[in-house]
Amino acid sequence: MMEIELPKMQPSQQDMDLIDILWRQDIDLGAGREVFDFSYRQKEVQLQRQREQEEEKRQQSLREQEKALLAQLQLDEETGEFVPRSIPTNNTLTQANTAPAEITQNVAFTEEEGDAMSFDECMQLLAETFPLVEPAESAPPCLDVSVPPTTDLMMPGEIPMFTQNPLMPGPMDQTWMDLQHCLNIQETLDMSGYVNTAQPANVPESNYSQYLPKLGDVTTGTAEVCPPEYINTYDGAFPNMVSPNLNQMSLKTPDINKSFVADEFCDMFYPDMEAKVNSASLPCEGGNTDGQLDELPDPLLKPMDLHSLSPGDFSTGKPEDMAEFPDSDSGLSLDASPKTSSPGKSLNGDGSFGFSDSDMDEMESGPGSMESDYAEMFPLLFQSDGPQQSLSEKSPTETQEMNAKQPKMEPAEASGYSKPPFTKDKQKKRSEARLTRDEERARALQIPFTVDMITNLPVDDFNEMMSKHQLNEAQLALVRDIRRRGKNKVAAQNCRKRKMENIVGLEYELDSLKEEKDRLMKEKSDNSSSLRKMKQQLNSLYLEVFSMLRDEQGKPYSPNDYSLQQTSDGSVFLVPRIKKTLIKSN
DNA sequence: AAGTCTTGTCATCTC
DNA sequence: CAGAGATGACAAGAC
Repeated sequence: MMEIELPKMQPSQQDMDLIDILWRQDIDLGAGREVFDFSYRQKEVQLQRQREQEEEKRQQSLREQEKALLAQLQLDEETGEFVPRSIPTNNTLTQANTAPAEITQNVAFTEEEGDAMSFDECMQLLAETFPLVEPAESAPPCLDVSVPPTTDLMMPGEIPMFTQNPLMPGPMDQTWMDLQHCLNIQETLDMSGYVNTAQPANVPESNYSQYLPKLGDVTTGTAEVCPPEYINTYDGAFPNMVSPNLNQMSLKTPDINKSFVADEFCDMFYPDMEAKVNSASLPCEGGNTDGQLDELPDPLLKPMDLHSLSPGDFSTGKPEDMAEFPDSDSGLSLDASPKTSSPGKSLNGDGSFGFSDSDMDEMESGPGSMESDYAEMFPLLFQSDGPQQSLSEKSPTETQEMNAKQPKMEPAEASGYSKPPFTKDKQKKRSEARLTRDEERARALQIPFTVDMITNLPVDDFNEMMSKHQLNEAQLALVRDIRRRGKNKVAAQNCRKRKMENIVGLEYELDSLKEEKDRLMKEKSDNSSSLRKMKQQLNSLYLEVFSMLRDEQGKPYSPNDYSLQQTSDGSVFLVPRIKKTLIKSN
């Protein structure tokens, strides 16, 4: 019998220390103290223990039911399914377990009985198994309701089976719901940036949440009744269903065809598509929402932050950092070479070097230590007692002020200012290279801001930040260049995105217009046939009316001699054709 | 090795 | 008119 080892649920002091360390890291991401509070965690742990005990009781009773069930079932060696025993003599548990094939099927089960797993281990196993669901495993096992559980209740692959197994009702569903509930809570924390790494029991759940977070609204309705395999399937299937094209179509249509009825066509011809798009909660308006998908906050994985410059790092720049300087896009300017300039001689007496970015490009290609190069080129910056005292070497109060300000600024970036770049690996690599280049420049000039801040702060905040620090000409020029490049980079990305959306939108509009043309042609054809039919009806009606007319002798009028004509006031006259022609000739 | 794609950057235009 | 964003063109790097 499986005994849950409750003491394992109690994190050791070492664990809790680790958790506190993690919390201190996460607090910078904006997580509230209560989320990681020790007593709060203890309460949660106790609650979880109670839940575990209840679950354990349920599982014991379920396991007994399983045994009884297994005693009544027999493994079909061809299909691998369990079928009700047809031979009454085998209807005992011991006989069932002695069948060879069934022994192999029940290895896990019998082993579980001897080797008790703690809930922690089960959760670990659960988390390790689910993200790596094999295709065979991902096939919905619960469809085969004839297969009873052959392994322990907590074996992850079997959980979905229980949820729909009519033989295992109620309690197991509740267990699954509890599990889902826990996962949803964890997911909520993850999505909001409050990653609770403090709870050891949540470690596997965090693994879980790695593939659950994107489900969002799509799964809120299904998560409670659908096992993770299905959720995972949806998760993978949805991007296909909502293709970038569809996304972009829906984004662009209003822009491209404001006066036309492309939206109506969309409704008319692609109602399903729109439903799908809408169901994915995609932004339905162009421009402003363009970046939303790309700008989903990901406070934990922000590449820019990884390279954020800390003012405290300026003085700790190492030569090896320069050695891996990746960029060498310009030649070495001998005039600006530090080798030719006296270390103690300022390039410009007033400290206004006036180096723009292009100058920096020339300078940075020097073979030696970049920082030493800069130190020689901008000697004043590196003289602690010089008039251009570097910011990192300013008065202690100022340094403290800067250090105190830095942590405040960065969460602000994470909350909105920062626009994370593209996340593809190679793109990130390239971005990192570029970032490093600008970072190195900023570091060389001891600019007291991060590249992130320089690039992403709003104008007002940027100006305010700049006004709070005395920067020399070189620093100002570099900051301006970094900001210009960063802004332009984002602008170029947006521009290309818009261009692609325009192309996709035009293609979609072309398709819509083709379909509209087909529809109008068909309508024209229908109208022509309808008109033809009405003319025929009118003609027969005319002849019918004409045939009913009689002269004074009771003879019918000849259609050749007379015709019926209607005036503008609606009166109908019988007009002799000859007279009519005479009138016309007159 | 050549071709293509992606991305960053600059110059210029537009608002 | 200054400044920010948009965009065409080009270069560099990856594949």
